[in-house]
Amino acid sequence: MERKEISKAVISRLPRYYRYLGELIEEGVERISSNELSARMKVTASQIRQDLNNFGGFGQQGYGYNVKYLYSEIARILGIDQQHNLIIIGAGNLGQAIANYTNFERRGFVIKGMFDINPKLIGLVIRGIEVRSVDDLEHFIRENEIQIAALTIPKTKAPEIAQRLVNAGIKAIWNFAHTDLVVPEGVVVENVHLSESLMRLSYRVCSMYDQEPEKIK
Amino acid sequence: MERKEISKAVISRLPRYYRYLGELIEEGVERISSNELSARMKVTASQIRQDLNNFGGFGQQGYGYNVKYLYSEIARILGIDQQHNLIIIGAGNLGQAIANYTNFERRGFVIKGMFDINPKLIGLVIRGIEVRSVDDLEHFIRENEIQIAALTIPKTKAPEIAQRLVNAGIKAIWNFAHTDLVVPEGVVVENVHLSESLMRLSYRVCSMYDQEPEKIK
DNA sequence: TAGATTGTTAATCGATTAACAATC
DNA sequence: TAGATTGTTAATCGATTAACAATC
Repeated sequence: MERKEISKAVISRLPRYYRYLGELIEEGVERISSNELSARMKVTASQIRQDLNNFGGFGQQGYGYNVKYLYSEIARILGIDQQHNLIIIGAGNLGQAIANYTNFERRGFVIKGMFDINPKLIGLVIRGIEVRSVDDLEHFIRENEIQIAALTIPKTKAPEIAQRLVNAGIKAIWNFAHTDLVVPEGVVVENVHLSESLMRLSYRVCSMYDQEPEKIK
Repeated sequence: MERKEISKAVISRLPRYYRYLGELIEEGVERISSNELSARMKVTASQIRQDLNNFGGFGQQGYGYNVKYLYSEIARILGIDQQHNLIIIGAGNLGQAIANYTNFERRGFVIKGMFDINPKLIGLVIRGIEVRSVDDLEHFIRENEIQIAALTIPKTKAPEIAQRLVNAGIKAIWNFAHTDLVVPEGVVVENVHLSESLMRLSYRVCSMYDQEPEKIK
């Protein structure tokens, strides 16, 4: 696998391609051209071809792309053909929501355990996943070959836990805490900042009604 | 307010500026230069000045930016100085997580109600917010001047509910369902696709370990 | 073979960074 | 006034789109 300098913009589009290809498979579509896919996804055909060609030639001139093949290739590129062991730190509503989302498991993300500091939550079992004390964190990570930790705890606790995760050898943190984590090179942080998403939404609502009153019917 | 053609990239950075400015206020910092802020946020000072100047000159030569003033101006730009009435559709874990997150209310987002089709959940009260039947959706939106709907339901139900929301006059949908909603111009959709976020994380983990084994200690 | 559609190069567009005059 | 730092223009960089030769 010769992955070199693929831009962030390209990567962030891959999961969406993957989703549309999955839908096409469900519909029984065997092949698709960049033009047809472009019409469905509302992106340019040129972009689709450019994006895919970062990783190799998956299509065939005069034919288009084989849907199943492209689907499996994107899965491989994204690394979701492999199993990733995951833990959730913070067993509140958000942590439980993630634990209950079975689709992750279909993509190779296996939730091995949950952690909390609240004694009322420790011992709870959600979809077969036990909530443990954060005291057991390091031991559990090493014993179960955990690669990814979802961090669904308040921002005040996040930096300390992040440091412990890094020390225990975690490879990636899926960060839902409203703060920027500082981690060494080689550790991946993927942020999901819900409050920032909601503010962007707010901006777009307000700017629409400020700026272009004529556009609203 | 003369908002013209501000790029999406700029908008998506505003909430982060806002967060850092909030932290500076808490620390008692009164003024800050683009250079100091740049060091904290790990972005270029040039970008900070360019971004802010899209909305007007908030700084002062030789002085920098007044933290409190800039904070309040960004709040105004984002529209979080105003109240936004919000409902949550889908009272599962994710919907409850949002309902329980009190910080949204501090930013002007007031959760007026929750909706579900599950009879076991209807009638439940979460942080003072009642879960209602989806049958009451349209009536409730009109009676309570609801602008924003958070959609935390499975993707199969999402398009139908989105259509009802649009018909009822909603201005924005905060979409957590794993599908792209089709709405008329004038209605804002802000997507939070958790599974796509997790795939991006997966890519970054895999590419790091494929590509640059020498970088890992 | 003729038609279709990719892979890929070139052109355009937009966003980021650098530089510096304006000015507090 | 001198020093600092913005606001803004110009230069660079990167990403998207267009075009078309290669080829199935």
